[in-house]
Amino acid sequence: MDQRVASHRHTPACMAACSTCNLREICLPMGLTLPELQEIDQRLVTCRHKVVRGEKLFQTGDRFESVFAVWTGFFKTCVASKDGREQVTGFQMAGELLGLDGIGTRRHEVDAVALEDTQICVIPYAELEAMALEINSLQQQFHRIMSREIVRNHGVMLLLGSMHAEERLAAFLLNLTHRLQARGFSSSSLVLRMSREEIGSYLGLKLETVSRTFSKFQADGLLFVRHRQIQITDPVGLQQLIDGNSEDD
Amino acid sequence: MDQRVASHRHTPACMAACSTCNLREICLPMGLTLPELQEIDQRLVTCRHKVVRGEKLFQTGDRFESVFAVWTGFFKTCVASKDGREQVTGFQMAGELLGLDGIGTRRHEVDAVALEDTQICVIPYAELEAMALEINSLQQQFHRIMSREIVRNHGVMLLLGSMHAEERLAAFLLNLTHRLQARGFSSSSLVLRMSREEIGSYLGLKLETVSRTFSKFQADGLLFVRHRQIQITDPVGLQQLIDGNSEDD
DNA sequence: CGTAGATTTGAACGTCCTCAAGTCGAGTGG
DNA sequence: CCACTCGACTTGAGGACGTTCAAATCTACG
Repeated sequence: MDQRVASHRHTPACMAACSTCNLREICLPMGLTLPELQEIDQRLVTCRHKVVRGEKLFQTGDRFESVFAVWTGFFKTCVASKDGREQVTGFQMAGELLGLDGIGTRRHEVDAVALEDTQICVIPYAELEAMALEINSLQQQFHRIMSREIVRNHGVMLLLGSMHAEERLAAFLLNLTHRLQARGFSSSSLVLRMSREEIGSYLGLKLETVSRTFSKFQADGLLFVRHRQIQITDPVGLQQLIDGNSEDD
Repeated sequence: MDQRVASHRHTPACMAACSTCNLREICLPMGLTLPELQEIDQRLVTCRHKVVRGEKLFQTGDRFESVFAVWTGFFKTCVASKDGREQVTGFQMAGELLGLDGIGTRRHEVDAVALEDTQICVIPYAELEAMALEINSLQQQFHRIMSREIVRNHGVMLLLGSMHAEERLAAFLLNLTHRLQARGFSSSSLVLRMSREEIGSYLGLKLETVSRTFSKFQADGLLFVRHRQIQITDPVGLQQLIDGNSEDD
């Protein structure tokens, strides 16, 4: 079927440079020295692409050749089963990697879709492996990123396997705000880049349930919601929803 | 709290050797040459430990120093939330790695519990990183393993997020038989090493639901179940349960 | 042979889903 | 600028699936 190579599918590339990127301390090159960063600029992360809202960066079955770092904007990744059911497996924002799923089989195993106009850095995987052999700390950081992705997935499994709708949505919102906060954004005010349906798919709920739960949170004074604009007024209350309100501790 | 170092917690070690291990083609050293295997025997995978049924190989919060390869027996891994909810995140059998969750934070982020008497190979992580810098194919194989773990987790998320009880249990059973088959066991007859409650925790169901679903599968002629002994008589029927019986295609 | 733990089964309940109608907002063209 | 349309979102009512609670059965193992 579709044999597109992701790195050729999108807008003309422009130069990228980790050494001067404001995300370098939360992205792949975290912890590298300046000379190492400059070597990465030259050999590894050389170009950026734009992916407009709604377009796929890659899709299931595409040949795997690169991983990608989100520079600006928001992505979702999803898997589909044979009978068409779809599950959103994650939302990625600036500084997070996409495409790690393809290393095992040399084919991408998820779809990566831009939720708004985005820019991504292309990291050719062959070169990444080669440089990881040379730069110790690059290898270490790459392993850390893969490991954290595994741990993150465990968290989602806990959420999907043992939490109720309200707990799931609360956990989702707090996770988003924490990641936004780490990038210098407000921890109380956010704009959702994804639809109710996409949130529901990620949380194992129907869009109506997501909508109802937002309304209930607002009625309970935890937040204000107006379409995709969220204002969290009681983050502690949200956290308590997850941890078990009061009783058993 | 508990600062136990997993590799010191268990029975006296005995020698391990990848080069003569019958699992070498499905485990970490897959694809390595004989000289490389022998170097691994000497420097990396030098000892095995026993972990008896019910004991933990490591637990959340333990310092991370090694990853482990299951040599014989079955493990489960689980995460717990603050309020005590527990989620089984996986079941590991011979040739599969445990402990990858700890690389990111240098602390284990799950509990790993032996479901029967087991033997595991200790792979000191510092040495693994060092050897991965030297042996190209070892690094590649390690990345493949991490990537496959991520993809496997996506499959679990699809299962938890969008499947009904019967579909979940069918997918679980087929996954088990496929992995057992790859290790030379029967694909139709298996003995469950985990309780109904552990299956339920993994699948996001209560133990009663798991039990009822087994009974229904038996009533429908898909399998025979007697306690933990399972005889699958209609694997195609189980697969159809997952893929969507017939209708929409 | 007795006890504890695991499993099965039943009945009532609750959460979330399904189906449906209505609201809201952005984009478009008259 | 306003009417129109489309998609996203909200809200309601009824129903389904899985849970909860309870009791009975079975097995393993000391």
